[in-house]
Amino acid sequence: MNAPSPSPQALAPQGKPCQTREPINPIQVKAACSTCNMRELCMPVNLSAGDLEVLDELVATRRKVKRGEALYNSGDVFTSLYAVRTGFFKTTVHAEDGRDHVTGFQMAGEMLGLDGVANDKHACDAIALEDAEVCVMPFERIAELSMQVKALQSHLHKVMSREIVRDQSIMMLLGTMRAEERLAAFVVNLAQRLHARGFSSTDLVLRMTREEIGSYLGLKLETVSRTFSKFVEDGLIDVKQKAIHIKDVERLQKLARPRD
Amino acid sequence: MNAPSPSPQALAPQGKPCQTREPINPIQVKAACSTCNMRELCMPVNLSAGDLEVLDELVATRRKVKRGEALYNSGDVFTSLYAVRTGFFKTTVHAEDGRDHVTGFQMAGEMLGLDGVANDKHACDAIALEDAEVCVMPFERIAELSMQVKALQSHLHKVMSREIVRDQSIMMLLGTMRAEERLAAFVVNLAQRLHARGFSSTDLVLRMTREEIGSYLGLKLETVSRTFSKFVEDGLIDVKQKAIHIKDVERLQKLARPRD
DNA sequence: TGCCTGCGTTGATATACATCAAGGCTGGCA
DNA sequence: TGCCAGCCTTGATGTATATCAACGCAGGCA
Repeated sequence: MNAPSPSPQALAPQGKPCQTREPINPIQVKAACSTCNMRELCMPVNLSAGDLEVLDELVATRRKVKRGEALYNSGDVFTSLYAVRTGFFKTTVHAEDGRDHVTGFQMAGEMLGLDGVANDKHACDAIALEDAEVCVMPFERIAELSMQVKALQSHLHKVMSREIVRDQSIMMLLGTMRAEERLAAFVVNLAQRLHARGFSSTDLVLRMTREEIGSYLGLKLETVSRTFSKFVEDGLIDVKQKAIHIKDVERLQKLARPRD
Repeated sequence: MNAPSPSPQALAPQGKPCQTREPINPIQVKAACSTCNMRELCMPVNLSAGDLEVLDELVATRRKVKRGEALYNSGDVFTSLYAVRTGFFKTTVHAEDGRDHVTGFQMAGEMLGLDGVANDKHACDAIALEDAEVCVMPFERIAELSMQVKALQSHLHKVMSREIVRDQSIMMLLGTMRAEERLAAFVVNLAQRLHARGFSSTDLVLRMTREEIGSYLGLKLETVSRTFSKFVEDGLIDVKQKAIHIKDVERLQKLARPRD
């Protein structure tokens, strides 16, 4: 199995000037999901015009989150799912002793907040790694609409299941792969997801530090750094600070899916 | 954060003599969810009598799975979720190169199959570690009913989200904890879940091998064995093959949630 | 402009865990 | 009853990664 597969995609991106349920920074916007250019990333496909109109009700507001700020913290009351419109997030879980662990990175079109459904409280922090904007989708509204619109119900189920499948492949990565394999899988996965969003598939800019990568991959930052250096020596990639250029996709992918 | 938290609970256990959609070993049964003694483990609470009756439609059949056999395999077409009635399962994901990895152990009242929703194909194997019986719940039927019964919809969402939260804590375990901490967390978690099912909280019988434990925890079987031995030396537990007796719950829990 | 701070790199060393290997239980089956 | 195979334990050794430490670079701010 490959390492981190693409994160689950969001339910609906763009917002509409509905009421304001969100406490912080509620931004009133004009655009509706039906006209959003990220729609194919986060909405069910093949919706009827009628359904589509209904779904414009999904997004209550948009919300801006500055770099370093939390969209939500562990323990916060859960009210909404969030679709990333712009920017980049990490999610982290915490041990009682203070150690924490990065469980994922989310980019445009991906969803945040699913962890909160279980206990009506968020189970992790979602922190913006750069200035970001999200669509706020009150979960109660999603639940109501998905009792009416079958396609939405199905989409929600798939988004949640995809997250479960993604988590399983991360467990496999953490449980069985070596440092080089993990980092290769990480880079390949990031490149794929960025490519799906219209960016270069060979050049990417990391939004996170070596330490955050290490936490995500179960490695120390020094190991991440050394492994990047080794990839450079081996001619797999070029690294210039946060900028990565992939020189040999094939070998990198092979590393990420060892011995196949 | 603590290590593996209790697995998500199933949607509905016991079955009813409805039609037979399952290919293998369809067992016709009398009992309905409404009278099942595991109901509180896997059904929404506070259902009206009417709702409860509707929910008896959930379970199409029961199915017996012999020790060592698969309830489903990776790649199989997804049709149903399964609630474990009796017995014990493991789920495993596979790398292309043949390495595999245990992603979880499921006991009575817990749910299997959520991984299949994403792509209408199962993403892992579910293997019985002892003779087992499951309730078969066709997912299409769950989806239909959850458009009518709010409590069921909500319960399904929570079950899926709980699985996501559980996976996050396993990631943290695999990413940040040492061998002793992992194994302690594993034992404590198993004991808790068994206790919730009416078994002793201090005596348990492992249904899986050291190798399977190791795979789950990202360790080699020798390490699992040595770590058990160390726990015995330290007076934390007694081990007699698969039988574990917990002598010092408190210290074991402390190990599982280090430095708090 | 220049300083400071956070981040990244690299080297030396330590260590937790893996690997290799041998032998001992235990339970199923002839 | 006795044998065999799978599972488990334990020891000796190897190695990937962590840890400790020093230094360099780049960006933000005075």
